[in-house]
Amino acid sequence: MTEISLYNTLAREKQRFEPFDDKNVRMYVCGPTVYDYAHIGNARPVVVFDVLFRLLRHVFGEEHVTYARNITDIDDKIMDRAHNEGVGIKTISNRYAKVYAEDMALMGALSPSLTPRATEHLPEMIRMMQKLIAQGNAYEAEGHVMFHVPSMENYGRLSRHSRDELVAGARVDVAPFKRDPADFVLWKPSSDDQPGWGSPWGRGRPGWHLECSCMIEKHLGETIDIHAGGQDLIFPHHENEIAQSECAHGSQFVRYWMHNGYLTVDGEKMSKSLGNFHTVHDLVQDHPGEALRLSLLTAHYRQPIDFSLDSVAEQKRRLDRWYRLVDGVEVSKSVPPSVIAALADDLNTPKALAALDRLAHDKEAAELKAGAQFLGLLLQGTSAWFQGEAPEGITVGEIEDAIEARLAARDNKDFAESDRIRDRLKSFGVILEDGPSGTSWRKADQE
RNA sequence: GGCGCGAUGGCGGAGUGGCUACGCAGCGGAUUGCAAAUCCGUGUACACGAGUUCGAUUCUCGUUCGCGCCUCCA
Repeated sequence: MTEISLYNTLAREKQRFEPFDDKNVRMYVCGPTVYDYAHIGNARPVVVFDVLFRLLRHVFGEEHVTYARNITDIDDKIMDRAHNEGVGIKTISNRYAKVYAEDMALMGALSPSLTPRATEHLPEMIRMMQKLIAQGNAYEAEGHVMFHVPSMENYGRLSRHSRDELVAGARVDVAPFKRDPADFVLWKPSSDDQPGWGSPWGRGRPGWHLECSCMIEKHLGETIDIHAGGQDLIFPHHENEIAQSECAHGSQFVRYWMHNGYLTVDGEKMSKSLGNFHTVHDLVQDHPGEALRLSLLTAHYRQPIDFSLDSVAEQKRRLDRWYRLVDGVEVSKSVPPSVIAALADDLNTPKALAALDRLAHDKEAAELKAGAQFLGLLLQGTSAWFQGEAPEGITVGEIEDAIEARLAARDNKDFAESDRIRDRLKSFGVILEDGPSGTSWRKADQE
């Protein structure tokens, strides 16, 4: 069996991956809060951990891997949006959850095995809070339920923050009802006009750390193999998940923690005011999902990555070359070992891509196709990739007629006419290529 | 202040104690009516300073610069 090694944030080192039960490998990735379109940075963990999902299924068998990615459908940002639009939170969360699923599919991500929603797990959350209160790990205060951080001996293991350091920082919000400045919210009260659920502590709603602990407990169990997300989630989100789950269960929560690096755009943090804010929804209008996916895989997942439209265009050209090579080729039955080996080494996607380039260079088209498809690439037919739908202002029939007319002109050595036709097609964004088997056309690249 | 990450050729980006990464772009050539595509060829790269070593881009220490997190955030 292929040996997988993964960098475990908890240990701060690469470790051999040994699942708790190799017939039931369990992974969980923190999913979106559905209050708006996902941006390209949100897509990074989706794509890189999709590659992990594929690798685990390859090594352990599809039926032995369960991947859960949640939908956070209760949150103050969703409430704000719903309030502004004068609709219920379900309208907002359903709308953006649907778009999210569509956009991530266009990015080539497989659907997770499970996509649990926070609002469907209120009973589990209440039960976990009751247990934590009974054990002295949590307490009620003014309609809130707070987790009491000093009640957990080794709080801060993942982020390597000590409680003292946290308290020393002036940015800790010290609400008067907190017993300790580091305590965090499990449950907070809702006013009459806010969404809320009944609980032993009054009508309210959950804090955002609790849902992940409860959904994991319900769908994957008390101990799971892999929990992943963006680096920014290490603290406080994942730290607090550990606190909740390990105190509630008295057992190890997660065996391997994985965190992807941040994404910048044109060297700067993405922001609407800088004009470098890219939603996936917008990007997939103008760029092939595979080129977007590939550009996210060019860097190792733990490294920071700088996203730009130039890099998307560059990866589009790389895919062009591969697509030309695999035209009409039947995919190999087995995934190239060089690709698997690279991915098994802590998801080294740049190395896997180099292996694909090697196969392309060696004209191993069937192998290239198998390796690329394993990574969620080269999934279309070659003509669909290059032509897609006809460009604006011209039909496929007209393009084909023009190609015929140009061939006739060339046969007559009327190159002026031939070039005129080619230039005219070019003005519609249609590029001609004269190959040994005749003339073919493709759409010009963006920009 | 605390915790952590990084600095590789024009650009992107792996990796290694001594041996070509790879891709994109560029340049030269083949091919082509001309192009495009393709093929061949083409790069005194590893922030700086010490140290360890027969040998360091790779290990150690320091310096400089950049970045992330420290209860909204993938």
